[in-house]
Amino acid sequence: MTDTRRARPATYEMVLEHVEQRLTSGEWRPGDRLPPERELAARLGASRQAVREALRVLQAQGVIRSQVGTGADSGTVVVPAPARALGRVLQLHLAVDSFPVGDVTEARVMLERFSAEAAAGSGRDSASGLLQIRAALEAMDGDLDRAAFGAADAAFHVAIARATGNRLVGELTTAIRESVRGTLLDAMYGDGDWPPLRARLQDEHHAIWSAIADGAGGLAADRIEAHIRAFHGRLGG
Amino acid sequence: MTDTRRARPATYEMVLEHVEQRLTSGEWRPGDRLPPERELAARLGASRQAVREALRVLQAQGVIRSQVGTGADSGTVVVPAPARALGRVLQLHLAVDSFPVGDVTEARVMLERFSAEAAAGSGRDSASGLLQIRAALEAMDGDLDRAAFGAADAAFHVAIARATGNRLVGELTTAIRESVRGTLLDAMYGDGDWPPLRARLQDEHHAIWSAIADGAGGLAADRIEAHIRAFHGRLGG
DNA sequence: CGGAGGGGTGTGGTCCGACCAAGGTAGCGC
DNA sequence: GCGCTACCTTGGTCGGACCACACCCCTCCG
Repeated sequence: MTDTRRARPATYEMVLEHVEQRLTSGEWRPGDRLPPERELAARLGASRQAVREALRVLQAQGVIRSQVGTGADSGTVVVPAPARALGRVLQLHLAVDSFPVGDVTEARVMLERFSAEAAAGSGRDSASGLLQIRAALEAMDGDLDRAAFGAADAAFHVAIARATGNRLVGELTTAIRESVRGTLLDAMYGDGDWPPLRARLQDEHHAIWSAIADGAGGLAADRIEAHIRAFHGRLGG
Repeated sequence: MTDTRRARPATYEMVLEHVEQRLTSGEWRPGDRLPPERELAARLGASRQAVREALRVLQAQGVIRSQVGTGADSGTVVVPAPARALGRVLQLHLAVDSFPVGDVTEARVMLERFSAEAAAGSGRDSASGLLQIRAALEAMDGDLDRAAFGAADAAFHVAIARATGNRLVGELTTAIRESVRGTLLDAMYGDGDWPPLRARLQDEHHAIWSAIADGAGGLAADRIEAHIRAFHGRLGG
């Protein structure tokens, strides 16, 4: 009895730690396959259930993806998907009153002001980023219904965030937007005449785009802030 | 065989959805106790293992906390802890190259500029917030060792974020800071003479504080940005 | 010789039943 | 009346089994 049971740190946590260690050390990289659950369990001296709980946690954190079968994509694979994971966490805590909706509005303003300014200042460094913003903008024109417009709207804002070249900010923007979808956006699309509202939103988006395209960072930031506040304002205040 | 197996959506996901529904609807609020695993399993017609996996996910998302026993705090309780959960997700994805360290620096700058500006502008609205910043600042003086100083340093920055009154921003700040602890901060504390570096950091912190206390939002933001960049700069280049 | 069918195999998904450990409680005996 | 001991509840863990699915390979028939 050398040790083995002194302040025992939960078996599944041991597994988790082991896997995270492999991920952090770079031994297992995105695209790699983890060992089968059974093998991992045997190797670590844990039950399969403990392994499964650990893997489930990593899955919830958007680091791995599991799939049955024998093929190339089968098994448990390292597949980073931060935005989904972050979005779910934020959404849950929003539901559970960890913070109010108004905080989310402010956070969005902060993030998207930053993004707009950075995108406007990026110049030729990220021509492709600017092109994607424009593509998203054009996809939003026409007489889309609320659902389709909502998706295109999200794509537009995310494209701006991505154009900053800062992936973390892009993920955070996506996540925060995801967290309030359904709570806010869907509700907001629900009242009033649709075509006029859509037209107004389209105008705002075009105005934001032109400021970014002109390299007018401050103006773009101000416009996107006004856009967001108007959007959230109908409900919160 | 009316249905039961048509595009079957994973048992544990069904449990997850059920619990999230209760959380979102407000039926289960922070502080409440969830039913025992066995009862939940029976009620949902799922196995205990499936229930456990779902609860494990929620635990990883920082929404619940489990504990054995019969007492008041025992069982599975709704206990929101967003920062820890967010921090772990970010940390993992940083390790797995979802985004580079430089992105984290930029995100920190964005968040903390926002926080500093907001804290400076808050005025008497949040006198207690300002007091807490000051308390954190004073706790940082003296000849602390690297570890103690690191903790106090974190407390100072988090206090500023909290003073904004925006809990979400506070959580995000804590999370981002948490994600780079160990990777960056510890490494950075490791080289060079300690007392001089500490003195310089103390000076910077005092300068930030005085700007906030004076209500000079822009100045505070600039100072905290310089502070962060200097801090991260030693490693990233 | 070639293609279609079928069985074998590997993988995650699920369930059952059991036991352990920790913490509280109630009841029993001194 | 007090202390101690059984017992109960609850999460934690384990082993074994079976299912569903996807792929692989081998065989058999045209």
